[in-house]
Amino acid sequence: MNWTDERVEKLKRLWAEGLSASQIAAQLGGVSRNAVIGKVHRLNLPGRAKSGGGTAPARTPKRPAPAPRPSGFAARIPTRANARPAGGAMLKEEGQTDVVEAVRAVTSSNVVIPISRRLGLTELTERTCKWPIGDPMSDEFHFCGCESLDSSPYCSYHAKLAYQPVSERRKAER
DNA sequence: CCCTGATTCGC
DNA sequence: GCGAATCAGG
Repeated sequence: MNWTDERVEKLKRLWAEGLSASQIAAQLGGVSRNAVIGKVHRLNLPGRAKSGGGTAPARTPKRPAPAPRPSGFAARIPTRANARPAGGAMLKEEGQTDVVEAVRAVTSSNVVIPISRRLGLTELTERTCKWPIGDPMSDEFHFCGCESLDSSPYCSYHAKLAYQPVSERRKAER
């Protein structure tokens, strides 16, 4: 992705708004958070001096001659890249009436409805609830975004809505 | 382990 | 200039 003027402007704006690099990368799309951070530095934008959470105050620039690099050989162990093309379309016709029923059943129970984080499609990670909220055609559309447990695509609340056996559902309705 | 930003350096 | 790899910290 090229850093067009518009993308750079958006980067500046979002960075100024205090969004994290990864979130900015998600909104821009096609770039990693590292790219965003690198660009921020290159633009001489003010870093996050010392915010309460997650900022490195000031590191001692140490450069201990990492390792002799024989030409043509990389002696490094790649930990893990962070790139995920997002699950793609996940909305389907899934018996909307059933969902409505389930919602009614669960909400009438003692389940606490989670507070939505109103995440955009690109901001979803592997551990955020991907339950869609609102009309996909509307700009109000977003995702639950709550913490999903045990690698489930949904949070505890929406998991109950998503995976309800008929028997369970009947029981819940009673 | 999850995340954050910071820095280095090969491209 | 770009950004992955790496580092350092919460």
